[in-house]
Amino acid sequence: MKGEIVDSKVQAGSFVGRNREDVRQFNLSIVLRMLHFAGTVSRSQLTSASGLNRSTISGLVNELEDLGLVTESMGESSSGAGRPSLMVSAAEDVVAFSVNPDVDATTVGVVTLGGHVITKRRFQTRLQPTAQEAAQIAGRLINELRDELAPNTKIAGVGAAVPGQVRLADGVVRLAPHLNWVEQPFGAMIGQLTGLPVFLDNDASLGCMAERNFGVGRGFDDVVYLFSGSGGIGGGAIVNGQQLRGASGYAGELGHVRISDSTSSDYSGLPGTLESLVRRDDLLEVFKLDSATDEELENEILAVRDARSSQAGKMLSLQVEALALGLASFVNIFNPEVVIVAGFLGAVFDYEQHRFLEVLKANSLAASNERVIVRRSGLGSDLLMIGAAELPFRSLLARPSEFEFVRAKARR
Amino acid sequence: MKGEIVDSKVQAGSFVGRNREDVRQFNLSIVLRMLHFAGTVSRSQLTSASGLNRSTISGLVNELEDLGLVTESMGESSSGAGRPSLMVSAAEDVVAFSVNPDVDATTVGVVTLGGHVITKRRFQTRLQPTAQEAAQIAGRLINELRDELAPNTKIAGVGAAVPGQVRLADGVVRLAPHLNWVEQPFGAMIGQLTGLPVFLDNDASLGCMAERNFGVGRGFDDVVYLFSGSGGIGGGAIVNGQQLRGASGYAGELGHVRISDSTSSDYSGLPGTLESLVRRDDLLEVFKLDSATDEELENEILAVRDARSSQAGKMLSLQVEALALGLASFVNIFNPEVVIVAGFLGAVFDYEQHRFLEVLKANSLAASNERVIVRRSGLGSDLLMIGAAELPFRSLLARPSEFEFVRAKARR
DNA sequence: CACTTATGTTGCCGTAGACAACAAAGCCCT
DNA sequence: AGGGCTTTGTTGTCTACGGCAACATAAGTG
Repeated sequence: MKGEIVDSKVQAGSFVGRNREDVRQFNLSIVLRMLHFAGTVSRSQLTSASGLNRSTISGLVNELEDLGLVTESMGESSSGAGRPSLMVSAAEDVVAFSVNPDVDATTVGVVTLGGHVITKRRFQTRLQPTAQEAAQIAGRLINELRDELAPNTKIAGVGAAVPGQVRLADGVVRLAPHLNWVEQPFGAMIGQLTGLPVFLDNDASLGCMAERNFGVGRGFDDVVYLFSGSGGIGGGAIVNGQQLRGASGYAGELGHVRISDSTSSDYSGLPGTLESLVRRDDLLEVFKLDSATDEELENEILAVRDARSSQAGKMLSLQVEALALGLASFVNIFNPEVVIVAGFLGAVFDYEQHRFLEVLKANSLAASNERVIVRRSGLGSDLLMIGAAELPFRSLLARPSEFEFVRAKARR
Repeated sequence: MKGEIVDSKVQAGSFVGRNREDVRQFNLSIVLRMLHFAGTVSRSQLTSASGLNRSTISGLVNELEDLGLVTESMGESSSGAGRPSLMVSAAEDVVAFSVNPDVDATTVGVVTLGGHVITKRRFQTRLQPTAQEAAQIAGRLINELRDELAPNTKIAGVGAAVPGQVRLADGVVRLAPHLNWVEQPFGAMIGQLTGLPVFLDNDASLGCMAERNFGVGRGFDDVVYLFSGSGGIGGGAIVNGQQLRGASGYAGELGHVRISDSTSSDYSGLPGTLESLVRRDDLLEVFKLDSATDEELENEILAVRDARSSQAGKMLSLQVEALALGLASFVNIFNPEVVIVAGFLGAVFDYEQHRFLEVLKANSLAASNERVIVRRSGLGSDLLMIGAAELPFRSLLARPSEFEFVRAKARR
């Protein structure tokens, strides 16, 4: 049996060997991944980036073209002498569906292999949906959008970004506190309604990956990501170029890291954590707002900065400090190249950038903080769509020629 | 140029292709790694664990034998019917030197590819050595031990476990607080004195890897490790089966993670951190000791537990709580399968295991803490020797047939 | 309009893993 | 003791795929 572990001592790591077939799949994957991340790359660029031979790249691209994953075109060229290189692009008729259930709405998107969000449909709900309700909404939207796709469009699957803890082993939502979901097989529900393969992961973790692959974290192999939504603070990290997932998939809960002796609890009941000290609700309260988009909240925050309102200013200063203290710990732990703040945390960071960076510096080791960059999230509202779509695409990218697509129905 | 990144958009991850040669090296590496971790494995076990064909394993083992990395023998067999399988072992005449400079002594060891520490030599110093002094001690010991090796013994190189921050890019010790080293090219110094390739890394990080590969963390892909020496608390982590290193190599500074508003500082001047609250010196003080080995300290601690001495007991309870709070954060961040405590932390953990686990549970998310195991370190004093030797072995294991050994001098 | 340069294409080669057939070496049962 | 049975090592053949070199192609260059 392939990969069976016989001796209990031979456990650390994987000891599965490789063969020719693996090489082929890997090289196909390399090429397709470059196209996935960059959209369009010339064949000569593929050659020099991969280190493979021209003829090998030619063969790989041809196979990917036969698989319908890639299109070739004569680039309008120009750059320098020599025969112009053919431009290779990720096929635009390979798509994945993204799903993002949240307290006030469930959103479904269609994302191409080239990384473009071509449709996004949001279905508002008055109350937080149950898993069944959210799955039904998602299933309906997916089936609608699917019928609108060009005939024969290749569908890689469905990825869902869930604001909660997703168990890696079986894709069940173990706990989504503010949706009030416990042990909900959300993925299986959507799978049943759509007949598509469904993948789940935590929203912040996917946001992190999206920023790293397509946003302000592009090109970095060590990233810390902090994201605040309506339901508290989530986090994610890229370690050695790989998503931090943990043994069961629950890793990256950076909002629940303790930074203070304060007894105020966060949404999961833990005291003194980052999430307990940097609360969106606290800001809404000082601004006397019932609800607000992140943009509205940011405008309020920046107004305070200019006006120096004492009440709100004090709250914001506390949050700046708490955020910086938390990130200081993460800098010590991960020694990242870049720290990305998303959601209203970006506005909090901008409120007092200078002091923020001072506190961060004073509470982390010089070696680790001296080169770290703090950035605000760049992908905006498409973030989770792109992140979630990475899940089905990831399994396509792993073994391109063995992947089995589902086709969009031909339009009637 | 192989692996050159052409397009700035094609940055995330590596896009280097593979060829036949890579497959061969990888499979050789697979086999050798199994032997490295397990010492001796039968050929049939190699076959089933790797998923490769019998004949392929045969060829790989033969090549490794020709390279002198492996020995084959008729196992005394027994298990079941069928022709008995040949036993393959890591060659015992392939060794690496380990170096561990510390405040009171510099230790050098000889470790075989099979993971055995065959010699260990400790040179005590009255004061903390400068980097030059420590390098000279290490160089002398290495050259001595080298002359004592059997002629033609193959030397993979030198690995050093340094109690401080080691810059990944050039192997320079950026800061070792309690050795008082700043920007010391410790590796290059030893290299000059011995003519051997030298690799450096942080001691706790190497301890973590050693426990994971050979100790109580064996078989786990997500490990958190906390180690306390005379110079404070260091940490390490295994994420996805890989060592956590960070962008510059400074990751894993788990002792400097903030858990409290306390203003007491740690050895790096950061307030409220785990290291500032769990101090060996504080324990020595309440026990009225000038110095003590970890064993002596543990005996004192266990005596207190039985006698319920109030003064020391209070201190220990505080430390138990702080340690548990810190680990709770790490559990939330990493969702590890196992947490390993080493040094006197093991004794602190054992002092009040029950309360420790309660605090840990109360301050971490249920999803992440429900399956986590806390273990005491198992490798004892050989820990750092084994960990440091992994560094040169790692580069041998990466491309076995291309590695260039240095030979031990023939004995005169 | 030749010359240079860079790239795509094609055919050939070498190699390493898979596979199958056979040999070898131990159990197990009568 | 000896003949299955079972598992493993060995050997020769096959195949697929990346490297390579020669040639074709399509620009730029003077």
